[in-house]
Amino acid sequence: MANRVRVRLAPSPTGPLHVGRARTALFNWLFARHNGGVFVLRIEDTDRQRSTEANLVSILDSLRWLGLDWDEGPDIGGPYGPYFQMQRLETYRQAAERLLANGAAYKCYCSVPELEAMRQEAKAAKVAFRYPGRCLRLTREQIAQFEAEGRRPVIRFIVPKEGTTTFRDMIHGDITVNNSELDDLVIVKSDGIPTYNFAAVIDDTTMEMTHVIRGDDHIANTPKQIHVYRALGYTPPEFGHLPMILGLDRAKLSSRHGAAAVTDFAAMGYLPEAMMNYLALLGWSYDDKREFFSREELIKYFDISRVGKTGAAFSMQKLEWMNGAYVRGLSPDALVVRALPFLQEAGLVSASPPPSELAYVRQVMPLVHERLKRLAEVAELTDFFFKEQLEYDGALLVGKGMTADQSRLALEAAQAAVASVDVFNVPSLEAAIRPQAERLGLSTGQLFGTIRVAVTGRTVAPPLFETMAVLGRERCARRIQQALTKLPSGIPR
RNA sequence: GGCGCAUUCGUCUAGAGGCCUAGGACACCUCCCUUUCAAGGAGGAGACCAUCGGUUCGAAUCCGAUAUGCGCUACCA
Repeated sequence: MANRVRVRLAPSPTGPLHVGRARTALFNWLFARHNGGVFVLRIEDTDRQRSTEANLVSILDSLRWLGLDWDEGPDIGGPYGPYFQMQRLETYRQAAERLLANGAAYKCYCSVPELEAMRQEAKAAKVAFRYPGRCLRLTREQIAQFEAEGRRPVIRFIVPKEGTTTFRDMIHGDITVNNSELDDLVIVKSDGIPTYNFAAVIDDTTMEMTHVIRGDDHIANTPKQIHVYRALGYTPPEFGHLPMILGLDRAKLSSRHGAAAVTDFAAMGYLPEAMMNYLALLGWSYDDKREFFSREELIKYFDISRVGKTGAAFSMQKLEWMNGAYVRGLSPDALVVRALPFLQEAGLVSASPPPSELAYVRQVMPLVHERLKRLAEVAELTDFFFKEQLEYDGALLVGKGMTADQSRLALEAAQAAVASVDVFNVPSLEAAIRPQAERLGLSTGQLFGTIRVAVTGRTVAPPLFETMAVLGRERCARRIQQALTKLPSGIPR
């Protein structure tokens, strides 16, 4: 490759980072890293109404969280800066002047209401609206008249009305449109700020982008932009249009589907490496078998020619499954480190836990390790290890096919075992309790179930003896004692 | 309405003319393991490859039309 690959992500800070854009970011980043190229971040902040600093910060955080890094960008600068469009206004102004000077663009004084009226007319007549070029050839007098009225002109770009425009898309192949379909687009708004289709062309050229990889909602914009490139004497980059990410209902993915911003996924306890892996599979595949890839493997194997053309529905279920697999793959220590913030968030562990508390967490975590799918679930799964007081319905102590009396006997047996066992560990607890089932005429499931409820306050929990061993003798004794008082009086259920 | 893009199990996908009576994964069902829940193991069901027509000895793969979905049609990006 003669020229070093340069690609970019150009987010607009009008909201948090959406997973669709995160996937676009990922593919650009993978393309750059795979080819030893440069990945740059440019902020398209020309939408003055909706752009905020907070959104920018959030977007950068989300990108970093995902594990992406950039070589040039708003926070680190670079040789092609500035990386905010609002700081590049002079560049756009000069380009617009050039187009005006060589007759490729013209000032248009039509007001928004006037334009809207024209659109309505076109719609009523059932014909496609094309800007009629009313301001294309204004006389000096007319211009003076408009200026006197205080009208601020926009700058419109003249697109050729004859012929066709074709470009080769890296993933769709050749795409052709009739120029007669294209409209004279406004490139500079009346406040002097350039529109997307203009600013992007100039930035991509001056920043020397070799490839523009973006969502396929931009396919229709591309021919227009190509004309702008040509009018400016620029050579367009290569284009690659990625399929969209949809919700399971095939509608655009939004918070209605549960989550759409990457911050949402982080908060729910998805691992960034799982997120990256899953996102990579949305629209790209390696072969017909393999679907787990580390960050390095993705870089190594990513090939834009293996990106599909069809919109992909985002499956929360599959993400969850994949996340669970990644969680299970964590070392015990890594799991503690990752889960701790969620335990603290839930108020189960103190903000700066002393060694003893940390040691306890380290004992608890292995018991839920393979049951965890999302880190945020850790609180729900382990709270009884940390809470002093258990809240539950005493009726749960009486299992299926049992009488309250049998439950009482079971609890008393457990109480005796807890008190008498020499060493409070799994083997001795099991040796002392398991035989009781037969003696009491209960199945082990019934016996253990009753004790489980007593000790954890729930019917679903990690294996009983391991749980008890971690809880410790005192806590178990206290909880069994309490369970005895919660037992429903008499009467089988 | 016009134009563009897309169309393989519910979902993500493999498939680049014969290897496909279409393979894998998630979800689903059954069984095994088992102390509940997970995890794991073994099976199963699930796609007439949107439809119709054409090219070809042969098509999921090539061509055309139709249908459907999505996108663009902004002084938003």
